[in-house]
This record gives sequence, structure tokens and C-alpha cells, in this order.
Amino acid sequence: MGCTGCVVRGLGFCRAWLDQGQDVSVPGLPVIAQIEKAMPARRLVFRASDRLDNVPVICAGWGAVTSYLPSGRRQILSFPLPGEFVSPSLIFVDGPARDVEAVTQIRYRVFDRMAMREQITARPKLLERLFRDCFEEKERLAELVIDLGRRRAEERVARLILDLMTRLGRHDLLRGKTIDFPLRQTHVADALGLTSVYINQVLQNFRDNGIFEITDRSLTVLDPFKLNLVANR
Amino acid sequence: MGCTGCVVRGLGFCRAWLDQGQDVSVPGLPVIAQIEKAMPARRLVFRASDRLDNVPVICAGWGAVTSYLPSGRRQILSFPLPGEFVSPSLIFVDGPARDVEAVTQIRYRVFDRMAMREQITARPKLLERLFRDCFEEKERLAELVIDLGRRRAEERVARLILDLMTRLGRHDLLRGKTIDFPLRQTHVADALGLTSVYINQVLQNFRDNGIFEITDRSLTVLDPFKLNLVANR
DNA sequence: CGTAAAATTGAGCTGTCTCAATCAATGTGG
DNA sequence: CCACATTGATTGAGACAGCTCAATTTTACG
Repeated sequence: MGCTGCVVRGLGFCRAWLDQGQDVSVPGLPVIAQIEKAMPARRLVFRASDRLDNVPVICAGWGAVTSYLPSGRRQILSFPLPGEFVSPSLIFVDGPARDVEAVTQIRYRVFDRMAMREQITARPKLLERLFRDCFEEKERLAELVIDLGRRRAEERVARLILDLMTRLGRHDLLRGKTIDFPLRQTHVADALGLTSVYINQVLQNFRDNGIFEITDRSLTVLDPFKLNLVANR
Repeated sequence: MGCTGCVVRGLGFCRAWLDQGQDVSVPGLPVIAQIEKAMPARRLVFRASDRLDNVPVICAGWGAVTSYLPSGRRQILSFPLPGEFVSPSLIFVDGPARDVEAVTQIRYRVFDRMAMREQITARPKLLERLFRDCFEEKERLAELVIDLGRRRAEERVARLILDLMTRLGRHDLLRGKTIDFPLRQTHVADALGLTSVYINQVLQNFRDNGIFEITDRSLTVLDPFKLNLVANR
């Protein structure tokens, strides 16, 4: 079924492109849209050390942008979802990259940065949209700082769930009140600055309180109201 | 003495501008560089709620970009230093702003966003530079996430000091191994997701171990090697 | 000079961690 | 299709980094 559906359904850039009657996976833009690649779950997709001249987009599956400390501790900075750039700001700057891991099996596609920039700067609306995507990427990090700095474990978890749901919603990946949830407890822990042992306990509390539960790699929200309450405590 | 010296000495945008023989505070750009304003220490400079159509630059003094939770907890996201934008990405997007507080007495200047964008997009080098500033802003937040998520109090403090020193260094605000250090212990605490009581203890440890000490609103590094060691533990 | 803000100290407390063991699930090769 | 190997989830007990509360002293400022 290829990547088309996903990318076209995607947010920001991809959607804006579509708005203009363009389709990234359509002939006419062969220069910038390269062949779809795949990567099995749990593998490293990009290494922070290799400098990329291209901009990766996730077609299917979940990724994780990570950073490892010398001591082995891991911090996850973001989860790129299907239809999203791994990092929109890579379009404008070839800054120091980060490790990107595949949470699930992944299909992705890379765009040549320079070609992309040319095409984009010619279209003010697209450019504007990309700026906003970059801004949003930054804002998401700022919110994460606030979470890690000043919120307790329950709040962090609740907010992560809500964030994932709104992003999946944009891409039409909500199934009522449930979503695919491929994250392992260690992913949640490393994203929220906690340990998986503790996350386990927190998740059980959520289940016991009838707020949400995770079964069979998918998450369903049982009480959206309570969930919001916890998230904004 | 006005703002000129500071802004012109500034990083990124300001410096790039200077490279092209321009000076923001010089006649010829009266359109975009507005009058210098001042604000006493500890006051709120901008409120997150007021939507700005302009881009503020700090001329003198230290600021703090903050976020308050309903419960009153505060998280500091960054300390804009003299010569820096409060947030470079405000040039491109008028996103949701944040509270900005004055750590010390502050002098600042605001630029009309649209006028600025016009002038900038006409100069590819400047534009490139600004992209890099935005990227750096984002990277700094990412590093802060890693700090708060996966590093202990001592490491966080050491890294904050080093970050401030390199940034002040760019603007020629180092006096050998000492810098002005107007931050209160509560600022450090709220920037690093800790409490001031605990920060107090950590700072004493640093002093007792001859790594650095803070006296009289200025900080001097006694043992740069050890400081680096702690920062990269 | 008086008042408000900041630093310091101490004692006790708790959210979260570490270590370690067990159990369940998932994947793999033969 | 089974047996083993790997990865992930769960549980328990003890430990500690960092917190809260509260009082006291020092510093800054109008």
C-alpha cells in the first residue's frame, strides 16, 4: 500500500503541500521524494553522528528521538508519528542531529534538503506552515521541560497520552477513544524522566481508577474528564 | 550610554547585521528599531497573554522566560542575556508567547516583526543566521530536557553555569574566570526543576570543593577542569 | 533606617529509584 | 509447531535524592 496515504494524510508540510494540489509521492517531484525505506522495530534508524543532507518523514510506525548519556541513561526527546517529520527544523538547518530509534517497525522517506528548500521558499504559504511546525516542535520541548521540571509522574503520563492523542487525531489515527499504543513502559519512562518500574505502578493506578488502560498494544481512554483533570493538576 | 553597544555586540542576528555594516541603533533603520525601554528588576516585562507583533531584544540586564502552573509552581525556560533575542523564533511566528520577567533591571528594544522579516528575507546570509539561532534555541531546550530528565542536581547546576559562561563569552562579557551572576537561588532552582533550599546546599558543595563560588552577585570559577568533569558526569 | 527579599540551617518526610527476582509475551530457528 | 531465547511486565523491599516546613540570619533597597 506504500507510503502515499500516510504522507498525504500527514500534518503541516505534507498537508499544506496537498492543499496546493501537490502530492509528495506523485511523479513531478521525483527529485526530492526519495524511495521509501524500512527499518525493523527497536533498530537505530539514524545515528546522531552521521550528518544528513536530507529530511526524513515517517510514513508508518512510531519513532523515538533519543539521547544517551555516557553513563548509559537515555532520554527520549520526541516520538515522531506517522505522517510527521522526524524534526521539521532539519529543513532549515543541518545542525547536530540526534539518534533516532524505531519504536515499531518503520517506513520512512527522505527528502533532499536543498531541493526541498528551493521548492518551499517559492511558496510563502508553505514556508509559513513550516515555520509553524518548527515552532511547534520547540513548544513541545518547552512543555516537556515544564513537565520534567515541575510536574509529578501522574501528570506527566496523562499529558503524554493527551499529546499523542491530539497528534494522532490530526492524522486521522484515532479509533474512537482508543489508539494504537506501541510504546513499551521503558519508552514512557525514558520520555518522562522516570524509571520503568515506577511507570508500571503509575499505569496501574490509572487503570485501577478507570481513567485509561493499555491492552494488547493499544490504549483506550475510559474517563476523558478525569484524564484531563490529572493532566492539568 | 544607551543600548547601542550591547545590541551591536550581540550574537547571531545582531552580529550578522553588523557584519554587513549595519547597526540596528543607527539612523537608516528607524522603522524597525524602536525606542529603548526599561524595566526594574523582578517585574513582569511581557505577559504570555498579550500577543506581540514585535520582537524584543535585550540590551542590558538578564531576563527569564517563565511558565507558571495553576498550583503556583514556576519553571524557567531560558535566561535571555544582554544582546540576545528573548526568543529568536518570534521573528518568524507569532506563536503563543510566554511570561518574561526581569531578573535584574533591564533595558530592551522591540522590532516590528513584519518590517524585520522583510529586511531579513532580502539577505540570505542573515536569514541563514537566524535559522541557526532558532535551531540553537530549540537545542538548548532539548538539552534542558535531558538535564531535567536524566541528570542529578550537581550536573544540572554545573551545566547551567557553563552554558551561561559560553553565552556571555560570545558577547564579551567574561571577566577572566568570573562573570556577573545576578540570578537568585530561586532562579537557579526554578530553571533546573529543583528547590531553592536544595540549590543552596548544592552551591555550598561547589564552593567547599573549590569548584566555583558566588560572591557579591558575581561568580568565579576556581577549577574549570573539575567543573567540566561534573557537568559531563 | 526600616522593611522586604534572599540566604542559610535543621529536622523530618516522600516520590521516585535501585536491585533483584519472577512471570508473561514475543520472536526465532530447527 | 515446539523449545529456547530475548524482551517486557510485574512485584517487593529497602534506599536516597531532593522536598516541605519553619525558623533565623543576612542582604538589598526605597
